[in-house]
Amino acid sequence: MQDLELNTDAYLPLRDVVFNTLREAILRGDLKPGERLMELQLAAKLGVSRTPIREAIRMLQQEGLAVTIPRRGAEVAGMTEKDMEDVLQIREALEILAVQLASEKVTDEQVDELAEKVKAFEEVLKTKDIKQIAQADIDFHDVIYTAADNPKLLGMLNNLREQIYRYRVEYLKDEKNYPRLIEEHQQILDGLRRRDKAYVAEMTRTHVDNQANAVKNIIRRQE
Amino acid sequence: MQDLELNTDAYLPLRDVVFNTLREAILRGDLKPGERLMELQLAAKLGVSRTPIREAIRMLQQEGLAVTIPRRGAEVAGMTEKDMEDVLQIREALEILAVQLASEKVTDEQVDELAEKVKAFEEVLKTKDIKQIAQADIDFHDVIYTAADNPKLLGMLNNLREQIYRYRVEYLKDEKNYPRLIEEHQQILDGLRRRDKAYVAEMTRTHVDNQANAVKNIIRRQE
DNA sequence: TTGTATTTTTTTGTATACAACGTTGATTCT
DNA sequence: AGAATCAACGTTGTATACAAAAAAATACAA
Repeated sequence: MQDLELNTDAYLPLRDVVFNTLREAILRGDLKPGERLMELQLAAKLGVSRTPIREAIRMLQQEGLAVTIPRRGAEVAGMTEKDMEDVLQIREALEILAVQLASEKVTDEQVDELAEKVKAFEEVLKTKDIKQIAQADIDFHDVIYTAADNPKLLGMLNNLREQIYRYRVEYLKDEKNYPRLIEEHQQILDGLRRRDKAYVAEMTRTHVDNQANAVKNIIRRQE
Repeated sequence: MQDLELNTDAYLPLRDVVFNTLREAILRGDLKPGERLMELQLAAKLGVSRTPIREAIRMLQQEGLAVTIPRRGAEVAGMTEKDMEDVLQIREALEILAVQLASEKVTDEQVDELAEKVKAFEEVLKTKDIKQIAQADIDFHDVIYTAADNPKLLGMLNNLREQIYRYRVEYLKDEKNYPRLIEEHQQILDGLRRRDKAYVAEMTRTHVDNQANAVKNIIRRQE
């Protein structure tokens, strides 16, 4: 772990600031799986008392980003290949649900917005800036989630995305995936424009499957 | 709210004891949607300090059972019909995923176990003890979740079940649903015995759909 | 009476104190 | 040397104290 820094902009209870800070640090990889989250240490580093730290840890724990053992404290949750497979299976089911719902409810404006995101994604691929690419991909999918009009589902998909984030970044580094990614996005967009539920479901399945396989390969290579 | 009582068996941090206690109280309906969760009051009632209460509230909040507004405190989360629809859609997708996975991985022993649960469910329906009936239904589905061999999915389905629990109990009170429930359980069992993935998926869809419609009716009536 | 300022009270947010537990490493005994 | 024991330290668990904000009650003026 290195320099954590509090992001003290608007008024938020410190527990939320700490929660966000730690979550980002975990996703970014600054805090590695298995690394202990010691209250006093974190409190000193972030310049707050143990109380907000403890509450943030309880939230991270419920979010699946940390595990705590009573009387021993919390550590960053790790992920085995099996864990990741499990998450990816769930994500596939929910992504398909989201796109199906979207195909029923999407407005013309949202279709246009999605078209923009597809284009923006294509553009940003050229920059080879992984952070930006990942964000553009998130933006694309967020339009779909929003169109699905199910906030609870949106929350769950965001949570699942978090769990995968670290590995998915690796996937997005591999340029040979780019043409396929672009095509898949385009197909999903076309399907939504036609409100073709079965088609978008199938395209999304392929899209997520490809990612899932790549992520699994990456994990296997890391072990 | 009435008599909350701490369930102080094995060693668990107080935050977990409080968390369980409050969760049960919310699900049982002792704590009603919108009811404020005041730290001092709860601390006094449960005989602990504010610290474990606060941590438990953070957990409930991440679990979706409570909502907290900064500087105003937490209250029991309510559910509109739309919220419930959203949850039920997700649950359907995940139940189907679970039963499909189960159809791939279920062992003969688990099929036998499931057969037992079907029988037990049938038996317990005669007692008209709602608590027992609900538990027997949970037991049935838990065998499937376990066979699906995806702990993360199990956790999510349990959480969704929690959110629905209060209303589902009403559904289980209506005796005219019993014959259909028995038949649906039987069909899912048969499908799993044959490892017929498409069939169990379809039966589960029907099963969950029926419940979903009933629950939605109950909510509509409550409003 | 009504509306507004002011104060009082209640409640949350944060820090800190102290106790209990676990771990580690030294020390003693075999 | 190796195992067992114990002491010292570090860490978490829990309670409490104090500050700050919000809500409620009160007083006062129109």
